[in-house]
Amino acid sequence: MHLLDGLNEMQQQAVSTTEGPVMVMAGAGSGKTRVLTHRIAYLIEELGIPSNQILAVTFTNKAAMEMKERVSKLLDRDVRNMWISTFHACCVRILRKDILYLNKHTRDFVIIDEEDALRLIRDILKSLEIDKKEFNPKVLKDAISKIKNKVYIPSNNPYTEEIVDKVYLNYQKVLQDENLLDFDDLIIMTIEIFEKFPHVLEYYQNLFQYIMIDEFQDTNSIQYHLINLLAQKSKNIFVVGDQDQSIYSFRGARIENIDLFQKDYSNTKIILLEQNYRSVKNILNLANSLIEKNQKRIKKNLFTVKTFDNLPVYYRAESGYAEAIYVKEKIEQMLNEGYNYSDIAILYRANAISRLFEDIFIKYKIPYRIYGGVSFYRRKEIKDIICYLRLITNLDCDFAFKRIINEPKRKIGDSVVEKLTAIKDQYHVSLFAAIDYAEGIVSKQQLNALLDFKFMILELQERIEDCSIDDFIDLVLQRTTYLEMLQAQNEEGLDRLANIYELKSILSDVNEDITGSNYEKLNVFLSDVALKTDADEIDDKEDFVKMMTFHQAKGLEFKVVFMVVMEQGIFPNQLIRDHNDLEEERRICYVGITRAMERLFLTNAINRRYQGMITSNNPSQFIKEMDAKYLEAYGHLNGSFENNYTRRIKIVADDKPINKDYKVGDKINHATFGDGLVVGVDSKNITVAFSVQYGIKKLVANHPSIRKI
DNA sequence: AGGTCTTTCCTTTTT
DNA sequence: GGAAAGACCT
Repeated sequence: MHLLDGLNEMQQQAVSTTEGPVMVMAGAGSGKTRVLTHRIAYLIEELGIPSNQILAVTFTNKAAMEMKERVSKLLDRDVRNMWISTFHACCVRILRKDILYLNKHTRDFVIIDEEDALRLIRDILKSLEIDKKEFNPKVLKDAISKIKNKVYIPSNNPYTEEIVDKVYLNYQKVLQDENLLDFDDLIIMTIEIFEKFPHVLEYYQNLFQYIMIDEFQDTNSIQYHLINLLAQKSKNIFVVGDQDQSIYSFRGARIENIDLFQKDYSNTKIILLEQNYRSVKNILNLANSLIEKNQKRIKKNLFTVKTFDNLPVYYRAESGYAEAIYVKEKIEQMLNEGYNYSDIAILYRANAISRLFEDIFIKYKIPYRIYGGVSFYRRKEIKDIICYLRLITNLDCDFAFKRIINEPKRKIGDSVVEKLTAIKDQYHVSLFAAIDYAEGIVSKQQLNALLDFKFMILELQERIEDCSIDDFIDLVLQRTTYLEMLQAQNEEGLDRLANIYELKSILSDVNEDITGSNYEKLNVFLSDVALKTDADEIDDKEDFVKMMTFHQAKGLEFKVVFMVVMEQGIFPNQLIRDHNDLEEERRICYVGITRAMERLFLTNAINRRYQGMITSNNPSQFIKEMDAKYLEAYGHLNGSFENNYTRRIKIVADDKPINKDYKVGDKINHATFGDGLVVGVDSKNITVAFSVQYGIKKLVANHPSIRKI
C-alpha cells in the first residue's frame, strides 16, 4: 500500500485510523501535512470515498494550496473541486449557494476586509455623532468582532456596552443594507443557516463523511462550533494540532478547544507524533528547553535523530546597525559554506523591524524579499480598480461607489455623497441610481460631474465584452483617467501602475481558467477577492533571503534561520498583560526556533532606534530561559543584566575576529577590564596593560570581548 | 474641494 | 522614524 510507505508507525496509524474521532498531537516538524495529505489520498484510493465527501480545513490559503497540490500528486489527478480550503473559503462556498435562506443577503454578496470594516465603523461614528477621539474606531471594531465571535469581553473596558451595542447594531444594518459580509459573518451566517434550517445542515452532514482540521489549536469558538455541527452525524472527525504552536489567541483562538474536543468526543483516539524530521538535535533541544518554561502545557517528548556539530549562536551587538551588519556577514559566511540565499530566513516579531535589515541588504546587494507588510490585494490602487470592476458589474454596489466616486478627483466630495445618501434613503435606491434624482438637490456643476461619472460607468459596462478581461483593465484605466492620475505622480505612480499590471496578469489567468462571458468571469473573480491575501506567492526559482514575522513563518521551514531583535520589550512585547500573554510570546519564540533545520542565529543589540527613539533593551528573557549548553554566545555580553547569565553560557572565540592586526600602542577596550593599551603582540595573543586594578593581562587577540578604540 | 502643515499613533494579524 | 489622519488655509 504505497500511501503508507515511508511513514513511521504513528504516522501510519494516523493515516489509516479513518473511523471515529481522532486527535493527532503533532509536534513541530513531525510531518503533519504529510499525514493529512496521505490520509485524504488513503480515504479516496483505499476506501473508495468520493473525493467531494471529504472536507479538509486549513488556516491559510497557502496551506490549502499546498495540500491540494500534494494530494493531486499522490492521486495523480485534478482535485480542484475538492473541499480543501480555509474555514472562510469553505463557508463562502456554502453561502454562495444557501445564503438566501436567511433572507438578509443575496448570493452576490461582497466580502469586505478589515480595513473596509474599519472605514464603515468610522462612517457610522460620524453619522451617530460619536467622537472618535473618545471611542477609538479600531477598539470598537475589535469589540464588535469579539461580540460576534462570542469572545469574553473584560468588564474593565472603558467602552460602555451602550456605545458598543449602538455601533454594532448600526454596523450590522449597513452590512445588510449594502449586501456586505465581513470575515466573521462568513462563519456566523453559515452557522445561522445550519441552526435555523436543519435540512440544510443535514445535507452537509451527509455530504462530509470525513472531516479534517489542520492547526486545530488555532480554531476559535465559532469555528469549533461549526465543525461540531458538521461532524455530529458521521463523527468521523480528525483534528491535528500542537498546543505549543498556538500563537493566534489575540484573534480568538482557543487552545482549550483541544480539551473540549476530548470531552465532546469521549471515544477520541489520540495519536502522538513525536519524531521531528526537520531540525538538528541542538536546535530542537534548545526549543524544548525554552517551551518547558510554559506551565500550561502537556509535556511531550519531541525528538530527532539528525545530528550536526554546530550550536545555535547568540550574538549581542552594540547597535541595531551593528546587528544588521553581523547578520549580513553571517549570511555571507553561510553562502561560503554552501547554502543559498533562498535557504535563509530572517524572522522578527513586528513588521517594522524589517526596515533596518532591508537598508543593509540593499547597501551590500544581498537579494531579499519581504513577506507580509501591506499585501497586494490591500493596496490602494488594487482596491480602487477592483471597486471600479465591482460597480461596473453591479451598479447597486454602494460600497464600491463610495470608494471610487471621487478617485481620481472629479469634484464630488463628501457633501455630495451625503446628499445622495439622503436620496437613497428616501427612495430606497442605490447611490448610483440616486444620481437620477439629484437634480435641484446638488449644484449644477456637481450634477454635471455626477452625470459624467454615470455615463462613464455605463459606457464601460457596455464595452465589457469587447475584449479579454485583462485588457478591460486598460480600458477602465483610460476611461476613468486613473491612468492619467498615476502618470502625473512620477515614481510612486509608476509603482502603483506596476501593481495594476500585476492585477492584469492575474486576471489573464482568470480569463483562461474560467469559462463564460467576461461578466461571469469577473463575477467569479470579484466574489472572493477579499479572501485572497498573498499574490506574493513564494517563487522557488529565484534565489533570495526571505524576511517575515514569526507568525507568517508558521508552517514553513528554512535551513538557516536568523531570529533578530530578540529584546525584552519587543519580544516578548511590552504590551503583554498577563501570564497567558507571556506564554503565548514564548510559544511564538518556540515556533521561530523550530523553523530552523540546520543553523540558527539569535541576535539583538544594546542600543537601537525604534519608533523614533533611541532605546536600549535588555536581551529577551527567552534567551536567558534557553538552556545555555545549546548556545554559543558572542558580542557585547557585558552589562549588569547579563553578568548574571554570561557565566551560564559558553563564550567561544569567534571564527572571524572582530578586530584583527593589533600592534603595540593600540588602545583597546575589554568587556570586563575596561580600556587598555597593547604592549605586546604574538601570533595569537596580545598583552595589554589595563588600569592599576587589573594590571597587565595576556589575552586571546580575536576574543569577542576585545575591541579596538 | 483640495493642498499643505501638524499631530497622533504606533504588536502580532492565517481570513 | 514614518504613515496616516486631522486641522487649517486658500
